[in-house]
Amino acid sequence: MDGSQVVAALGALAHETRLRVFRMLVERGPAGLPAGVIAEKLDLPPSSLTFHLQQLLHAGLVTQRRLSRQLIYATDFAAMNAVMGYLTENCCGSDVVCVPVCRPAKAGKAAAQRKRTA
Amino acid sequence: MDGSQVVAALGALAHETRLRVFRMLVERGPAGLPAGVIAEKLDLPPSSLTFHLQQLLHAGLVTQRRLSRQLIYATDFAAMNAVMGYLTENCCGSDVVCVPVCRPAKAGKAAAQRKRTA
DNA sequence: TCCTTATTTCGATTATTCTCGAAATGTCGT
DNA sequence: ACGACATTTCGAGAATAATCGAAATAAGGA
Repeated sequence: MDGSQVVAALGALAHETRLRVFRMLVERGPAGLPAGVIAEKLDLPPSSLTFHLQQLLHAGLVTQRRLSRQLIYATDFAAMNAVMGYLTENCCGSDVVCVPVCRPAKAGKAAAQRKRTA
Repeated sequence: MDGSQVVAALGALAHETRLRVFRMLVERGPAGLPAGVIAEKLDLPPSSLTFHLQQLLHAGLVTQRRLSRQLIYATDFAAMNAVMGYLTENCCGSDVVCVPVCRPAKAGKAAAQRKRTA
């Protein structure tokens, strides 16, 4: 991940509305949420929400998939990890204690389950 | 640290030039760098650099101190830690492995030294 | 096919950010 | 006090981003 990708990602998160959207999607995990639900919860005009979702999409922070009539948006945890990694490496001094790993709660539990079971 | 402070910090870092400036300051640690040196290294018109430094300053990511005729800018590691903490907590899912701690290399070495000596 | 729902694209407007030369400010040495 | 240096403030123009209604597209059901 290079500097300009990070700039794009940070720019996407550097907006009150988009940060709210992103946090909401993080909370939901891989299941994500349809655009309409997000618009309703945040009380946004549909076209405004689309504008912001495109920013997040172009920055690579969220994914989009169609489920019949709805378009589902979800956090791209790998991308967020890459951003965190860059910031930790380049913007946090050279004496960082450890690197955080971002992943949804359920995936975590599943992973723990797998480990325990194995 | 609340959402709008984070938005301000991310906005400050979400610019090619400012990210470069900030990385340069992180590298330098608490000693920081005078504006003139930064301007020269990045080949920027002085007034443009000032504009960007103000953004970083207002976002609370850097500190400013005067050393005779020069104004020295330095990373505020505590502020950067707060931003990383927010992102880890709110934008990384609820199954984060650990939280990174940002601090300059020399402070780290000094801390290690202190520990070893103690 | 036609209607309804979900969402996006278009387009026009307003607001914000960026850039950088010229002038002002603060500080030191003489 | 004056001149030189480091940096900021001012101001105006150019570029980019945000807002959102209205029209267009996509998908499912009658």
